Amino acid sequence: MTNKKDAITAYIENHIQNKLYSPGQIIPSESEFCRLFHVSRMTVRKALDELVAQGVLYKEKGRGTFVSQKPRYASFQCGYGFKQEALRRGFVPSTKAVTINLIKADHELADKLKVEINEALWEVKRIRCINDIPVVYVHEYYIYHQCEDLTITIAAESIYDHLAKKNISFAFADQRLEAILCPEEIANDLHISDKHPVLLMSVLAYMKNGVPFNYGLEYYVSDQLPLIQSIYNKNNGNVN
Amino acid sequence: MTNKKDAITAYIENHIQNKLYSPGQIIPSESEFCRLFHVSRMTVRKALDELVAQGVLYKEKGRGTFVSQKPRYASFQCGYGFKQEALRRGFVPSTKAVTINLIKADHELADKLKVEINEALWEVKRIRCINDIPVVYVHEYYIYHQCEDLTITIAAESIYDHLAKKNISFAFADQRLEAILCPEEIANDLHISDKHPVLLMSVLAYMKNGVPFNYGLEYYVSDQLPLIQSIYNKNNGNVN
DNA sequence: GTATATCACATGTATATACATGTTGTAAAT
DNA sequence: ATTTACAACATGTATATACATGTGATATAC
Repeated sequence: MTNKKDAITAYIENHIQNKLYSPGQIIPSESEFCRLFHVSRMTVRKALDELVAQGVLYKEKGRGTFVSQKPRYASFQCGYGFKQEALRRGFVPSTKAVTINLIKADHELADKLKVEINEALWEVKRIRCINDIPVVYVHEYYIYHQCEDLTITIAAESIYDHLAKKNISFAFADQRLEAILCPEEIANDLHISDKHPVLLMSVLAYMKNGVPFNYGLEYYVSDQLPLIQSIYNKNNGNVN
Repeated sequence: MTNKKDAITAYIENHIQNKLYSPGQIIPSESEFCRLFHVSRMTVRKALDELVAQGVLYKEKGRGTFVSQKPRYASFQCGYGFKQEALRRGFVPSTKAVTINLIKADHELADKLKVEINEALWEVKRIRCINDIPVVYVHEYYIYHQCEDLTITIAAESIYDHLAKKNISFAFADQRLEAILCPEEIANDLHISDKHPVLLMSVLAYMKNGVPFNYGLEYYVSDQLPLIQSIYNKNNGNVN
């Protein structure tokens, strides 16, 4: 059995999905949900707050709680691992031309991953495909002692899934975005010309304790796979 | 006087800033904060949850609450309006070559902004500079009836600030990212060649009720101003 | 010495309650 | 007819309490 709070969020999300609650429509008040689920108001509020934080609902003090009119794109949003994200969107992900190498951290890598210089790292190069079309060239690094049993087979599937079994998982990440002309040696692998612009995303991924575990350079053929992101305002539309 | 909750978040943030709490360090337990501030535990938890959601703190069940080791970049993060964001980062923002035009919504714009075809829109073109170097060419649209008094002077400052006075403000946005070669007519204005790759960000900004109010195409000279974003995992590093 | 049980303490979830504050429609006063 | 006051109801903030669950150190049993 799951949480009472999660039962309420699931109920509301289902109602929205099944169009029983429509965008812009007011939903039952907090007290009504209390009666509906036989729970206290604080539990209802926790459930609602979660959906407000996701942008699914919004509240107006003194009036009520409403369904947002935000349209949902069926496109790609990075950050949660390539494979999971592709599957979630209904695409077929695959990985080609995997190489893994043991290297020693140079100054830059040691600085990014917060390890000692010369510490052992996995250097992984992968070409990620969507429906067999190469869309991303990934050149990334993992800390060896966190993942000593890495193999090409694992790298061809999902390193994030593998690390999750060791309790190493992505909590947040910093992304740096640039547009560049595709480097020659990468252009070949992506089946594009080296005059082609690509989106270079440098990602530094952290565990929830803030310790980095993965640094990577991702070259997106963005006309094949436009990146779509949603951002939320912390102070949700409040003016001083 | 402010909230009790906000007093606690401010206290913790100050302690981190003044290095009284260091990254990785455990902070006082929830009960200790109760005694410290003479508040209930739920109030403390609300304050902590807010900082956890921001990635400032992280919790471990049964152990305690800790300061994240996340390094803070002093770079640019889009989404909250160009001017505010630049000022927050300590840059000097300015705007050049502003044009504003009244136009009628074509099919595409009407679809994006969820208005009728032929509805009046402001078309705004701006060149945004950081320290007098052109970094972004912005080509965007606002709904006329939401901002009838728009002027070039306002557009040269901050349209977002102006709209905030009318209670129109950014709550969330969808961003689409692509790398392209800079279109010729824009390259001149940005002082770059038309063979230069630029980062094209298409932004659709919504009010908190989910109604769109601003659609824009932003051409970033990303080697002048790399975009940096932070993303958080919703299920914060929990494995099933 | 090495397991095992237990206890203190941490966060997680949930309840019941109170009052503050913003919104809206209705009824009374002008 | 218009304004004003108020009541009903919405969300916002805060308290006090209870029990569940995970962690780690200590004391006990073997």
